[in-house]
Amino acid sequence: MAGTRGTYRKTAQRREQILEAAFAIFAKNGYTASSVNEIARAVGITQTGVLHHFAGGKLALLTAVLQQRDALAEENLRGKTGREFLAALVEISRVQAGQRGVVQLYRNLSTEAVDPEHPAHNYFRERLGRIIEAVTQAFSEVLAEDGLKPGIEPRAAALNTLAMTEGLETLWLQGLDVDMAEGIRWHINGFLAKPL
Amino acid sequence: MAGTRGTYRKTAQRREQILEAAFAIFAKNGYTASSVNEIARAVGITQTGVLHHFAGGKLALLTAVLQQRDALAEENLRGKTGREFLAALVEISRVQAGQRGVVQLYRNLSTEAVDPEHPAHNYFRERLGRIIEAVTQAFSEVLAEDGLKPGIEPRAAALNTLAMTEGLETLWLQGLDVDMAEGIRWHINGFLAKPL
DNA sequence: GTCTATAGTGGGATAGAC
DNA sequence: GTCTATCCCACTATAGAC
Repeated sequence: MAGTRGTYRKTAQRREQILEAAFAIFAKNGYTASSVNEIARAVGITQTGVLHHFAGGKLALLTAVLQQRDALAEENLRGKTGREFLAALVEISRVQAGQRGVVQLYRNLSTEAVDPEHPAHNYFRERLGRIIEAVTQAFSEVLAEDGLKPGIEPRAAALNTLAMTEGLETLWLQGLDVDMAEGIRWHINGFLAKPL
Repeated sequence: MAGTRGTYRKTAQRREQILEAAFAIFAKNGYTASSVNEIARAVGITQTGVLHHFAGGKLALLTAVLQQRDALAEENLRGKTGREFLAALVEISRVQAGQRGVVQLYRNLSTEAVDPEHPAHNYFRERLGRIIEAVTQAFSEVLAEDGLKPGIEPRAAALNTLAMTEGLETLWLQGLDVDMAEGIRWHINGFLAKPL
């Protein structure tokens, strides 16, 4: 098997280390204000050492970090529908409360990426689109089972829920003592006939 | 009177121009990723020309921009209490929907400023504290008139309202077609015995 | 008041030695 | 695989001419 011993193994490990460090640094300062050198020092090698492992330069590092994290996150939602999906959203928030770095990474990058020139602009556009789709579908499924309060429209409920999620994250990141998961659960329950 | 003619007048005008440009550039790219040179070019002078007017360097520019904007914003809320204050919040959102730059400036800067090392960290900490205080007080005043739905706690309502405000701004900035003002009004009405 | 010139720092990237 | 050396660029800031 490749990547399990000798030279291959060492490379794979280094890439892991670098990704971890890159994640931490990007999370702290965003993409633009972070330097490859900073990441390199965190790993204990030089700038050129890092670039050796990521041929595409700094941008390749960013892409790799994002892909790795997203694969992890979407895993938790796969296969879930309706109320189960909504409950999973609450759980994701609960987990995130223990991972300030992850939240900060996405906040920093998605903020920078509002600029259409930003290398990750399309990535975040598409990501948000997918999320809205998925949450809307979940509310639709609940609606189909008569599980929504009267007059609630799935897409509106989805946008509302996402807004509340983003907003609670913002306040929490700024040091306020808010319970993100409970806040979201409470908010979702405002749309459901029977609370989660 | 000082600042009305001759050399003084020219200086004052230049400072205005520079502040305007600085605001636009900071709004687009945040503080760190913006350069004095970029601002200078927007005004049509050189980098050193700008620094001549703002002795404290780039940081003095940032401070000046923030102070100017905040004075303007807090003006709209002065003297208002209770339901009138909450209604003013909705109105501010309505105005902001026409000023993408302002919203983006605060989003960019407050995101960067989560880092305790950031020059504007304390500024944003204190600003958020003041806002929470003010909104909580407004809900308290409504409570005192029996204007809240049963079981609603003023501070919780305030935090919730702010979260929704931030969240709607986030989605709106990312290009989604959401009506921030109506969203906030709808949300506040969820707490009030009699809707706004 | 604004300029040119320049110092000093730090960024990303490449070539080539070991 | 990782290094040193080097290139080129952009940034902030200062000194001093006009």
